Amino acid sequence: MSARRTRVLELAVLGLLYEAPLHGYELRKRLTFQLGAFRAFSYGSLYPCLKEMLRQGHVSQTPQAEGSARGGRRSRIVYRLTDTGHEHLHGLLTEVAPATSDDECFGVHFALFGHTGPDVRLRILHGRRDRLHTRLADLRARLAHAPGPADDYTFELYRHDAESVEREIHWLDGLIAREQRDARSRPGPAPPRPGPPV
Amino acid sequence: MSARRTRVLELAVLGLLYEAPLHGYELRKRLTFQLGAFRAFSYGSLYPCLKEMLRQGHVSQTPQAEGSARGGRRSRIVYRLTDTGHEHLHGLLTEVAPATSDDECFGVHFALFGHTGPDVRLRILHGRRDRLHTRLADLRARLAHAPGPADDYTFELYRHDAESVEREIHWLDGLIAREQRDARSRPGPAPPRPGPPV
DNA sequence: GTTAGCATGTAAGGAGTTACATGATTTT
DNA sequence: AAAATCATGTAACTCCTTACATGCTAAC
Repeated sequence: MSARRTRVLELAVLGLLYEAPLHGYELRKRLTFQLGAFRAFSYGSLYPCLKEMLRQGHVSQTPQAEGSARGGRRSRIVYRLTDTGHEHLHGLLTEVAPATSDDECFGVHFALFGHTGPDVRLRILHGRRDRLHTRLADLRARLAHAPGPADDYTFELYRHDAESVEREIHWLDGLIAREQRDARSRPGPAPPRPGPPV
Repeated sequence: MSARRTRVLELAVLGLLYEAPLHGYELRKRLTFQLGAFRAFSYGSLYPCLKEMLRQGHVSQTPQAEGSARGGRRSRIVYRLTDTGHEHLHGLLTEVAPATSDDECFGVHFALFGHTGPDVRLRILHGRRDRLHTRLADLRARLAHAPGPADDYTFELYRHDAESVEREIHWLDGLIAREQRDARSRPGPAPPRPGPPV
């Protein structure tokens, strides 16, 4: 029961590097504008993270971009995923999945769905939906206590929250149905997708 | 420009103690189940927070509940807001307001709207709406780039996100309109509400 | 008499931020 | 030559969590 640590940043970096080798500055831009629907990370966390991942052998660094695409500028350090890192990413994507329904992690996981199999996707979607159901029940219980005149704002907040949760559940229902349909039309165990164009 | 620190917990505790004196255990329950739409704080952060607030004179502690309501159990330590603490809360509620449109803080601020004047409420609501507008523009810009076949999930996430943001903006528009109507029907400078039943 | 719930705390650590320091290159 | 942008990094700090330690009372 050793509380699995989340490390959203690590997951996001692994996911982006899976698609293409990148240097730190570019990585940060993509974190902000691609996974940026969720949050922006600072260099103060990104660079130490890369350093640690390097130490663990999940990424390798090569100074400067290779031959072509000569940009000039300060010498970049390009990071790329190693085989170990690839395995690690796959592990995070599958093992951690069920616990990963909290707002932040769900977004990142979802954005990386293209790298996973349908089974993993369904696990994550179900996990998220279950949590939202719990949350909705909780909100409704609170809404059941009619608000005092001074509690108007709290009440209104719960109401809006409950509505949002309902809508997200509905959205998830649709996604789950689609995944199941896809899984049926392409039966058998889900093959891990082949690597991206490197 | 000294980056105002947020300290959600402090604000939430001040807000709850404004309504009634409470001991730590009860405070935590209310944090979870009353402001709990947002997050649950652990004792490991709550008690040190109370200690610090005590040191700063924002709260005072009295051992055991007064005379009545003898519960037995372990001796409780009841905290209540001091005058300084009251001023501090008022300061946080007004000064910090504009910067406080990030998801977590907005919820807590909103839940404490009952303690503020209409001017503060409008500032916070407007701040929140402005941020959401920015975010929506950002999301739409990304949606404008038609997704590659592999980016389906990212695209779908943006789409759902944009819809949620739109709905919240609409919600805020309604609230803002209501506040303005209220302000007109009761003109003049907003009087700070009288204290709660102590 | 042991488990469950109430109640208060501390120590260590995790995941990130801000502010700072540095330096190259391109644009104005 | 100044300013903006690209690029990498470190030190100190923040706010919170987990895991632990303690003890009291009520219920089984």
